[in-house]
Amino acid sequence: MVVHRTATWAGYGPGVARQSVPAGSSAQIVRVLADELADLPSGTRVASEAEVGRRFGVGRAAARAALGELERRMLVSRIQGLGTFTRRRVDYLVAPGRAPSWSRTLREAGAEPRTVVLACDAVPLPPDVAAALEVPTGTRGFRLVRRSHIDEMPAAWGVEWLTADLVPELPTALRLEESLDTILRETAGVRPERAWTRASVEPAPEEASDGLGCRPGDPAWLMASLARDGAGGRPLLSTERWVRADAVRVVLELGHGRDT
Amino acid sequence: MVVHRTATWAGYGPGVARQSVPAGSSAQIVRVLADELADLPSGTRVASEAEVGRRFGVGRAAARAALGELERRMLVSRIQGLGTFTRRRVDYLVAPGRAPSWSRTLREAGAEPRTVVLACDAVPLPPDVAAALEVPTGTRGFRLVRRSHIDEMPAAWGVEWLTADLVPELPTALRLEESLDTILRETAGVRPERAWTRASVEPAPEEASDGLGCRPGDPAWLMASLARDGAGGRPLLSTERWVRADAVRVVLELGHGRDT
DNA sequence: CAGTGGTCTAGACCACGGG
DNA sequence: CCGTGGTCTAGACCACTGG
Repeated sequence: MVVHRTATWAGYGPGVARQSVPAGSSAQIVRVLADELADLPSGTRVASEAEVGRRFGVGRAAARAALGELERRMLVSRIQGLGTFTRRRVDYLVAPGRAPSWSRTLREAGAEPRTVVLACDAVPLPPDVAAALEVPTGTRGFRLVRRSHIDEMPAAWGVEWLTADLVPELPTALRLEESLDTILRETAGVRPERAWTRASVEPAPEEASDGLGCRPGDPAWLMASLARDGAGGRPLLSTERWVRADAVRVVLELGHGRDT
Repeated sequence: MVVHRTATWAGYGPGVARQSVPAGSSAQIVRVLADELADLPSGTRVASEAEVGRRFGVGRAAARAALGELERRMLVSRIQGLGTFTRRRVDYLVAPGRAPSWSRTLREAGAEPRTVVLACDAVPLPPDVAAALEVPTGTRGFRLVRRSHIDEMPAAWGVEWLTADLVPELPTALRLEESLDTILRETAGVRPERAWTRASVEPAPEEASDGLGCRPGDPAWLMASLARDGAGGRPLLSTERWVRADAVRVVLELGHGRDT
């Protein structure tokens, strides 16, 4: 058995500070509450700051720090005037072969999706979008702004673009059917498939945090994607969406032995 | 021009609380400091809590809240006993065609990578690893624990597995060459390529936050991946690494017109 | 209205790092 | 030693929610 350890181990490597674990009482409280929360169903009310303070014999600041830490770990949501509630994160797997439908993906995960149309404007497509959709700049299309909810909580928000010829009566269609995927399949007679997706995590800018109903700076996924008709067919839909990291556990998968 | 707005817009959709933007003075301070920080080079010292308090005429709590918010937005790092410093995030693009080498990717981004070996043990491969590497359970291999730094700050930590026959003298080789990719190419004569990768963001568990030198619960990428020799050749390396989200802006790209 | 979380002050002690 | 950030108390006011 060979063991090899570098000399820099003790001091945590080259010139790096060892961040001390908070040893205060709130760290203990976090542990206790996190354990208790683990078993509760989503949406369950959690003790308030005052209750936590009384129970553990600490002031409000310490109780508040503990609950804030639970929120940072995405175990609870805190709503002013209402209280603190357990929260679950829904898994959202993004992989080359998977269908790009939000509602279907979430329903498979056992959640209740719901999408609200904030705007649906017929406009000439701007250059970057037109290029992605492979049509001339200025082609008429729809600019769609929607917010999606999971269990009635906002989870995603963003802009989607598609050419107008696909579904000329899109605003009407959206009144009858929430799923854009379904509308495209049944009205436009196409089969949307994920062509490419680009994803990362960023602190939500104000624009996004407004749409997501969260605070600016909260971690959120920024996902851009393009859907095509069938395998490599014409581009159908260009999307740029923000997804709350505390609502959805996005998992991205590249390759599967299939890629280079 | 068609405009369509849902009736639920005003109240923020179905039963959803509008989270108020913190209107206090610390929000103003955050804006001012964030603007000033934007131009500074990475590692620059930022005003301390006391200085911020004096400058803006607020108590320490408000000043501290502002600096804490900047840290949450990954604009600064705060180190006890040292101070608050600007920090940059290095871009790390993960895409089907890209090479899986950490050091090369970071050098291309203009950063100075450095990897420290924490452990390099010759062990029989456990079942799950053996299955991924497509060898019988118990095949002799190396269990490698390493931490990678960017500009001397810990950024990634995790376990890597490979069969022992590839580089029998791995501990020695690692003393001479940091890059596992280079060792595999030059000593084992193989061409490691990314076969698949799975990535998500999680609050770092204690195990990971210890290795990353951050606090438990800080957002971190969990990336598992398998490298193969050439295009679809034999499996070489199975990896599970944690990457600090405040150090690396991981961007994942699926497809490119090439996928289904 | 009472209860919740969001913000803030003033003051304190501690752990840590550097001179 | 001093200055840094990390934690905590006690108390205050505010914004928001529900009944």
